[in-house]
Amino acid sequence: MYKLHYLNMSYCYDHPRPAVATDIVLFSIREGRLMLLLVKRAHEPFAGAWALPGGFAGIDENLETSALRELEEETGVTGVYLEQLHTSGEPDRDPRGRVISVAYYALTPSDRLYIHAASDAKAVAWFALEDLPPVAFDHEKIVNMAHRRLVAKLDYSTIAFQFMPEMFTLSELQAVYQIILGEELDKRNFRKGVLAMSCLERTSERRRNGNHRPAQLYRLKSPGRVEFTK
Amino acid sequence: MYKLHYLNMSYCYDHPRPAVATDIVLFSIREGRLMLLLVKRAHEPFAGAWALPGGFAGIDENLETSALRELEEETGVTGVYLEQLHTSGEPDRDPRGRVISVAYYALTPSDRLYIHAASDAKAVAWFALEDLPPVAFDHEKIVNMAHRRLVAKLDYSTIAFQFMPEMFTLSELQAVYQIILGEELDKRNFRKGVLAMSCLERTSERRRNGNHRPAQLYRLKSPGRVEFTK
DNA sequence: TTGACATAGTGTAAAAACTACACTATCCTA
DNA sequence: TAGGATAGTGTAGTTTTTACACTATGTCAA
Repeated sequence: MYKLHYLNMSYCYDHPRPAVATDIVLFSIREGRLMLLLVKRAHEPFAGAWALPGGFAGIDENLETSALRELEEETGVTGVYLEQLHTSGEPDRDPRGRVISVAYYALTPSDRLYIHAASDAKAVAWFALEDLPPVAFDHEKIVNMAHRRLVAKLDYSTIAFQFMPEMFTLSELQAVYQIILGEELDKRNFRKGVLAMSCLERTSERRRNGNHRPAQLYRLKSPGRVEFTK
Repeated sequence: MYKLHYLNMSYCYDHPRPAVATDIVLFSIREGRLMLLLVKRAHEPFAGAWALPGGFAGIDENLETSALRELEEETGVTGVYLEQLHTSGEPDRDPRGRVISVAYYALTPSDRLYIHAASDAKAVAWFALEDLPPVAFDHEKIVNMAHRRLVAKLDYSTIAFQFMPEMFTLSELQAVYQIILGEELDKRNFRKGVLAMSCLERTSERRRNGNHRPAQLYRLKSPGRVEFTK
């Protein structure tokens, strides 16, 4: 009983319960590469190792809310597009004991990021997907799953638009597709395709940068909304 | 302290923890319809109501294992194709308190079912998807999600083959597709399509039933394996 | 001011995929 | 052995996808 009070183990159940956590794979396009955000773990286990942002879900907290909260607390990032990915429950995936992790993946335009290292993370950094450091727990598996899902959704949804700032050119959009797919796309076919989805609208503005003709700027008709295209 | 011992509340933590459960949407094709298996709840909450088979995950139990175990315990069904669907964590989805449910969906051929009502379910029954009774918790949402996923996967994977017995005719396979999609398919185009996937192999046997020409029997080259076709 | 440069922006023809469609084959039964 | 019932098969038209190259329009520097 002493130990119980000492450690404040005051939440008791008639069956053992796993802890429930969320992890977030936040993708963005930076420096012409698909990158994701990792935090350096401040505490054991895996102290000092890079890991996905995330943490334990509050008892009255929606899982999605928990994921967004952890992301903001650890990295300062808000306003991302979020989608549930997979729940990992291997009994030995966390050395502290049974932890069920509900993984989410998130997308954000690179212009909306104001990262700061917060209380329970020593550092936050972006890593290119193809150049990740060793990561804690089973986070590599989760990252791979998130990447596969992203590539798959590129094909039948407008998910890639979530990487774009409010206004963007078709060339910029094409570059994003090319980076994610890792292959060149035909300019005319690409434009035909995305305009046929009819979820873009031309703005009256143009982007001038470099010694060449400025490009028409487009915006999403429904920002934040990801539509199916097949 | 008295209460604690009386109820055997001997698993104590320094933060409150949700309970973690699995739910399974088991589909099969029966009587020419897409059906799913429900169990009648023996206990509160929702005692007497129909619900998805499922239950709390053991503390050292893989989530998938837990889903399969619950399915077998409650319905006697084994050997199904299982895939994770979605994790529901709305704080108020279960009146008993916070319960996180990891939902799976499963497919099985109708010839492999030996159902029995087991310890913690008063009854087990198949219901046509389009004629479900009211179901407990948020199970209707889960069922709808499972159905959407099934229909979507029909289009880019060989998932429907998991409804088939070891050997089957192309007409039988076509009937399964038609039932799930709710529309007629062209016989010649259908055959062209599935044979082009090249995951079927002709057996030397034929099925004779009815006063007509017997049909060639096929089998899966890799039973249990679901492949992507796009 | 003007010419070189760099990216924006545009259409068409060939190939491939998909769709619609109807008759012959083979076995069973009476 | 004839009628009934499902099995099994090919082709032409349509749509979708792919491959491909030049003109337009701005900036910048001479």
